[in-house]
Amino acid sequence: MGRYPCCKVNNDLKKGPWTSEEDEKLMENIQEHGHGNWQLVPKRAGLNRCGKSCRLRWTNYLRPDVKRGAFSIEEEETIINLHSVLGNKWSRIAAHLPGRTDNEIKNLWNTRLKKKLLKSGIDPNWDKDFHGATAPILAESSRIVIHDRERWDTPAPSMVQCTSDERKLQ
DNA sequence: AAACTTTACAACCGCAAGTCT
DNA sequence: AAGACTTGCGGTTGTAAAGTT
Repeated sequence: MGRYPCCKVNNDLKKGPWTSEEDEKLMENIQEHGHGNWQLVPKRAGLNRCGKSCRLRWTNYLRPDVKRGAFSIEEEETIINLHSVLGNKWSRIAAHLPGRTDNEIKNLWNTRLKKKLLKSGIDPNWDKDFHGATAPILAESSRIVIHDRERWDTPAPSMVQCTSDERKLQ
């Protein structure tokens, strides 16, 4: 399988934060032509960026349906539950949260939710050790019914991580 | 007020899988 | 069938902003 070469091959391509002019060019171009082939997007838009960088900027920031701003408690609870079922499948978790991107959710998890769970006495890395066994515990604690039970096939071992009070999320 | 630390988030990198020729 | 190319994903990093000493 081939690797995605653009950034490596052409070292002249710009990296780092996007300027408002670049955003504008990318927005205008995609709204006019659609993205189609991402390799062509920067050329067409007159941007000195690789296609990968353009795609990321569009999907995580510029897309009109991206919801900006803080996550609600409900959204956080949904993420915690979905993560207990799906693990680090950020794109699949994002699919359940309209307007939220996988990158945003991943960031939220790594910076805040993980610590929140640890504080509550729950190991956020449960899936590495227990193959999904904590899913019902987490689901119970945040009061959200999860219909996607694909990871729950494994029978739960007898495992009590903490009391129900400790389990309550902040 | 300055220096240092922590937090939050945008963006990059490498890999794997899908598609095309 | 095989290799080249493209896309999407997840891990990680860089850094600005906020908080603390």
